[in-house]
Amino acid sequence: MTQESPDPRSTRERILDAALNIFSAKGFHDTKLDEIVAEASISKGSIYFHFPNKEKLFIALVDQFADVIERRAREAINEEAPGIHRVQVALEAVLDTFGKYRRPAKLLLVQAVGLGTVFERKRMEVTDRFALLIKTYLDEAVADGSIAPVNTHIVSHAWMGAIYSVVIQWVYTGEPSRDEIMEALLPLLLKSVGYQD
Amino acid sequence: MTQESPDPRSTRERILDAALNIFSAKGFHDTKLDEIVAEASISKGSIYFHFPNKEKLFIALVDQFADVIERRAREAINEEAPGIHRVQVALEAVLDTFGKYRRPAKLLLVQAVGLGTVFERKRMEVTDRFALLIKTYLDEAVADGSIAPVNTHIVSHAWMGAIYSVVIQWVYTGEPSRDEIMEALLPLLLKSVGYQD
DNA sequence: ATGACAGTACTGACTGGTCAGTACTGAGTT
DNA sequence: AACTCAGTACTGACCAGTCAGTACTGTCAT
Repeated sequence: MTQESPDPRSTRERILDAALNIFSAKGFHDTKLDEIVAEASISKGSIYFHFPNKEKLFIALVDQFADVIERRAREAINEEAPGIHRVQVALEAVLDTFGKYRRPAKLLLVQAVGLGTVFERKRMEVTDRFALLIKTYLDEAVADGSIAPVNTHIVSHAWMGAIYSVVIQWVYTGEPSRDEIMEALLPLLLKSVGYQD
Repeated sequence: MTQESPDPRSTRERILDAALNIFSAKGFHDTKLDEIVAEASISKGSIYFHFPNKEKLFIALVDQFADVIERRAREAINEEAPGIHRVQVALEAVLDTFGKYRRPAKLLLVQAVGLGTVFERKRMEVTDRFALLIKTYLDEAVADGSIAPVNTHIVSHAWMGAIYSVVIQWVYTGEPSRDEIMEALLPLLLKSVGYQD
């Protein structure tokens, strides 16, 4: 009689899963690899078989989730005809994705900040990526006359910060609700570039 | 013959100064106390005479600068007659203070985030403090009819996030300039709550 | 079909560098 | 002499990373 493995998921996935749980709860430095080992029911050597080191494991999670957020936003946008309405669906997509995956959200928005020199570049890379996504569509909106010309570079960073900040608050406290956020944040953003509904 | 101290500032101040420099550049975990010792030209024992541990030293810096920012903003506001114009002077005060003290700004905005369980509460305390400051005056503006009613809780967090985000970008890259920020961010914030100039 | 070998996945006891914190000493002041 | 403050030298807990070894699977020659 062969002993079935109790968890059929691949070891790599189990590591990522456990790492996500613990990193998001305790942050990078307060997480011991031995805790991940225990949570994932694997061995320490396994981690080093699949990842070169602790830092790369963490960054793999950050990248993974940043990809998901960006993809969902782009998908939502592309399903909509060009125009200011795209802002709404993109914001909805982002909020829903953050809401569905609170742990990775916390990892991306909080735990990936302030980790010192090594992670600094990564953080800027990720924020720039999101800001640029916003900027692209703001520029589009300016070009087709939907909104008046603005400094889209600053506006995109401001929008991103506004969304970040409200979402962090939400991820930590559960308040305000998704619908309250949509109801308050969407008109706020739109009005901020002079669009009246 | 008594050896004159080459630097007349008190040891405590020297420690805080050096700690600020290094913490803001390298973050909490990548900063070694021995580096602070070298930078401040003091001894390790001195640090432990003036501060109970590394963590409290770091938090002392965070509190110190959060106090400065809040005080400057309140002072600027109180010199102005009630009304939406207060937003402008407060924003100017905050930007000028961040601009004048870039290193502590970096410490407060970036290095104090993502440090794990211990600092989590501190971070929320500080952000709530700023959000509440904004909320107070937004509520005032709503009450006296300067702006239409909005969810001031969400708006205050969104404003704070927007300011944070643009300032972080500025602190790191030096771009965009203070004046560009004022020119773009101030109308953005005002328009976001329906105020037209 | 079986033995020899190679590749892949994983294990867990062990190590070694690091660094926060401590113990102790000394100098100056009241 | 007693107290305040600063300096030096040291300790030891901690934990990321290592590595020799195990287990299993596939493949090819005889």
